[in-house]
Amino acid sequence: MGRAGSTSAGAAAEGVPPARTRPPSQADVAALAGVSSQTVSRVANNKSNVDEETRQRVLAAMRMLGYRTNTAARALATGQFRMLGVISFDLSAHGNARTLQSIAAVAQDAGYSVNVAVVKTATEGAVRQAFTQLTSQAVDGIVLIEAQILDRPELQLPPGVPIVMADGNPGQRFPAVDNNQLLGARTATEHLLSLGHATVWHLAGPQDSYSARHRVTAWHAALKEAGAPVPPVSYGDWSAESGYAIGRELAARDDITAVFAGNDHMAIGLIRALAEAGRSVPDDVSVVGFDDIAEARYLEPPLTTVHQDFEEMGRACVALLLRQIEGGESIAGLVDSVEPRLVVRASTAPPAKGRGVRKP
Amino acid sequence: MGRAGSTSAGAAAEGVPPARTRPPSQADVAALAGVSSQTVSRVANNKSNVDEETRQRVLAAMRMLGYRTNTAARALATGQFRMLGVISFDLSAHGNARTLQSIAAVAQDAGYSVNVAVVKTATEGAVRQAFTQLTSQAVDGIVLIEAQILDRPELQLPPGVPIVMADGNPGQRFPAVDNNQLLGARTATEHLLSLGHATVWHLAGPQDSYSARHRVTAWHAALKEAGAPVPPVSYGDWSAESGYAIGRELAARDDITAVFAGNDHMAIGLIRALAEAGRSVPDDVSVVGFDDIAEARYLEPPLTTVHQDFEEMGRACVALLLRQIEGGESIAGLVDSVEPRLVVRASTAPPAKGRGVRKP
DNA sequence: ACAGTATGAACGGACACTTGA
DNA sequence: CTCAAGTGTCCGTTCATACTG
Repeated sequence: MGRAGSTSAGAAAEGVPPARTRPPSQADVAALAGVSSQTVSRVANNKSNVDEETRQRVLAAMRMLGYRTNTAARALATGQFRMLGVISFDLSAHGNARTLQSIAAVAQDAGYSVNVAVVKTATEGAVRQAFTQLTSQAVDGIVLIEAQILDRPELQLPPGVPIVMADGNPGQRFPAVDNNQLLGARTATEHLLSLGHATVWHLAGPQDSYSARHRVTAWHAALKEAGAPVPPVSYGDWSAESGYAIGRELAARDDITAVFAGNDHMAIGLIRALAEAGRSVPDDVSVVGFDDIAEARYLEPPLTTVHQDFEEMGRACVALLLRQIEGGESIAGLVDSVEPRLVVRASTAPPAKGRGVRKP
Repeated sequence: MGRAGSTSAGAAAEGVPPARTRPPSQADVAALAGVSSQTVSRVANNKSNVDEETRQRVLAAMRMLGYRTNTAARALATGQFRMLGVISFDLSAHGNARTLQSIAAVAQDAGYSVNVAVVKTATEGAVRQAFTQLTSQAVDGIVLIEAQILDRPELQLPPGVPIVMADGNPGQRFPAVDNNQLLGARTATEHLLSLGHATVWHLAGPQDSYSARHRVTAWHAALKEAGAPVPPVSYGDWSAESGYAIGRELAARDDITAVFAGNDHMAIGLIRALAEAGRSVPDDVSVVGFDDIAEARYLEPPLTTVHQDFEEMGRACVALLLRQIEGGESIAGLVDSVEPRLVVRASTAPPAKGRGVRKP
């Protein structure tokens, strides 16, 4: 028996109904089935070399006792945890939640469970702490979602743990899955230009976000290539609230006819601000969002936006992680790309005549 | 050395750059610091009985080696995992994601990490499987978010694992945290009635959802008490898409002046359908949502809705779980309530004159 | 020789004791 | 007798090896 036995003995003797009794072990199953615990282990791991009749007897014993393999003991023995860690900043951000959902689903199918660490403040210390929490030998690999802060090369992460960055700057140090922000933002910008707008303003996400920066870059490049003037960038924080605040400023200028918002939430706030200022979308101002949240097509007006495939993003992240964990591959710097696509709805239109028209 | 050493020896000898070397153990730290592993254990767990000078030496050695305690070994020895499991159906649902976020944050502060299992299909088997995955002795307790399917009493869950239901029917078997759906839905309905609407229609969430059913019940009761006629209920699936589909049907009737939607997403779809049918919100039809998503106040029109405190929900769930895990309390049947509140914005108004006016 | 089963030593850490000053 | 530090054992599984019919 040992410690556990004697510790619980007192309580158990009292006859407390939900007595926290020690869960059944392989040894218990073995005793009941009349075999060695080694045989039980083989059955639990679907190994060969077990007589079918014996296997059935063991399985029956397992069922009877409600045996579940102790993952801590297995992890200790094998050095593998069959668990993936996910570090994310904000799960109320639509994309992050969807990506996590997908990661969890795919990981489950591969026989891994998922440990989430939410980093509240985007400080280096907080991220490192999340890392420590996760890597206390408890996960086989880690996905970092939108981990802007990690761009800083001086941040040292514990070595030896496979990592994949979802929409983060991999540098040469990590593999990453990128939503091809560049293409998405370029397409959005070009869509607006092709409608005849003289230029396109940009309501960007926070400056420390990798995604936001990429979108700014692509927007800028598209404008340059088209020979359109480049207006100043406004930085929000992905929230509808920030979109609204900045929208009020933009609405005050009547030379703006097209805005590319960094995500759909900010676009919602922006459109609200424009509406309150008496400027109609898309008649006076065209707006493009990014993400294609499920509600986008039901908004007023239905939002033209860049669709992102979060399911594929999650799948790709897990795949890259497993290549490192199970395949033992070293794939630092490899970037897998998920393609976005523009979904044109009703928030974009040619500029009102006489205003902001672009010279051919 | 043993197994691990000899196993990795082959690879390490090849000089592979990121050679998977065995992580440092207490023994390694002990050797470097010139103490016994027991002393290292004491330092790692902030026990007393360690000389300050010795402690510093051990801490220095830990830093040098990058030592992190092996949670599997600790769990095996203590029988505790310091990990909470969360089972959820759909993380793209705003409320679920927010609740998970809060649970993760609070759990982290309490020194627990969070293991998420996403159940794709709401079948009993899927839930049981998620349970098995989580309870393979790997979590100390489980939070079930919106676990409608578990209402079925015949579903046997593994005993011995503390459980808390978030917005699920606890029956007498589990403790639960409830968002006080009843009060929220009643307030929403009464708000519409008090504006003078003859009655209030209801666009409900899926029938197998505990939250949805509660909201229906309260809406029904509020109508009855006010002596208002009870229109048939329409059931959606929480999505804007379903709100739109049902909204088209509702928009076809011109005797409807007020609708209470089961959540904000469905409200968005509903409003869109009404708009397409040429019916204005709130001039022709008033709409109330539920959740108060961050975008609600920026929608067109700004949405009157029932605010839910998901942060508090997460906090309460973790608190209840820890009472069972650490306090050893048996609190089956206990229900903790989180209070919602109505936020009146611009999607509700008195009915247009001559239509649907309610007799005083 | 072969199929199937038993044996004992790790894995890394925690705790009840024990020993040393 | 107090306080610091060490010893030995066990947690439940896996794996290499030895054993048996």
